[in-house]
Amino acid sequence: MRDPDLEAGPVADALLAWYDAHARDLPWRVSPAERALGVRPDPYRVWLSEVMLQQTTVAAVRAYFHRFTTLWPDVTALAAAEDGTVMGEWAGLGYYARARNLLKCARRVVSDLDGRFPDSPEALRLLPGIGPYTAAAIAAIAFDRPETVLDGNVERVMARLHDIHTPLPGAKPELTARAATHTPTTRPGDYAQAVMDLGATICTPKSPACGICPLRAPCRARAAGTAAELPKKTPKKPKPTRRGIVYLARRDDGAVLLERRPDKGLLGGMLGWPGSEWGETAQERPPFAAQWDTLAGEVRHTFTHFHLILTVKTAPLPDRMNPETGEIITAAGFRPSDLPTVMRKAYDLWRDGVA
DNA sequence: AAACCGTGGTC
DNA sequence: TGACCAAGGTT
Repeated sequence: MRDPDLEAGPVADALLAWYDAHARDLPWRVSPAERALGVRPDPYRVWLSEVMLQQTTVAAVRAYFHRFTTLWPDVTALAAAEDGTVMGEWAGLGYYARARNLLKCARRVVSDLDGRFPDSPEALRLLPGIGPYTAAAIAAIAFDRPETVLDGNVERVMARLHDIHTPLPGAKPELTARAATHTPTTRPGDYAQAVMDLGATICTPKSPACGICPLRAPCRARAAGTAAELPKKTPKKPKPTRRGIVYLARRDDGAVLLERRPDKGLLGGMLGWPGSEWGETAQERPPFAAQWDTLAGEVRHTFTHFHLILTVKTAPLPDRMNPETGEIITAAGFRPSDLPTVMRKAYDLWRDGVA
């Protein structure tokens, strides 16, 4: 840490100057120009965007952020929403524990904190769904506190800036220390967003645009020619393939049989079609006795840690029945967009077969 | 600490 | 076309 080019000042200064000219225009963001005029971001919108952005691309988040802030403009409104409504609005975005924790967090902020988000990372960290990264990000971006954020972008930028070849996740402590060295005490919120913007637009995972990078002068990996191969990562385990069956029962009036999945585990809290367990081989488990037709084709879907091949079976839903599993949703109450993607794929396979 | 937890875009 | 990747958190 003796190299003057790598001390806090030069790197932060270069990044902030670049950010003033090239900051992305994002719906939850206060632009550097507005910030200079004293405009402060709404902590609710910062928190909501940060949770949505966990392991998720900006492109995917935009529409969801707009829907959520339109339906629920502040944390009090969100805290008062029904669980099923929020889960339905989150459908398709993935990592559904985020949505469950989002609601828990909103309700705790309203009931315990008078509707105001804390400004310290320590206090933020105590709330559901807020880990080390998100706590630092909210403190820095919403409250302009000099906290160091470490996300995938910052890891990549720091690994390259300092030419660190230690593989992730082991390199995290080292990268955190490096990142902290550069965090400025002035404009820390803009700085945090600047590093992440750099990682998202210039210092990208593949073929980084080193030629136009504001950090090209001090960057050690660029000098060494190793930028494109950093950061190193420990290889991932191969994904096994599992199989299962889902049962789509529909009445002539359009009502369907769905079930609310338990809060714990995969797709927890979401609606889904009744079906078998997912394992080596699919076991029949129809929700009621009937002549089940097997649809041509199958649903293929990949989750975080396994591939899934789903067989889709259909039958008419009897007019009067009290199913032991699931609940009958009327045509008016059924929105395919409430379904997680794998379940919507099964619905689409059936609908395409009918059309 | 390692496993679990979604999805869509990209090359 | 399949593996990698994205503003990670929880258990």
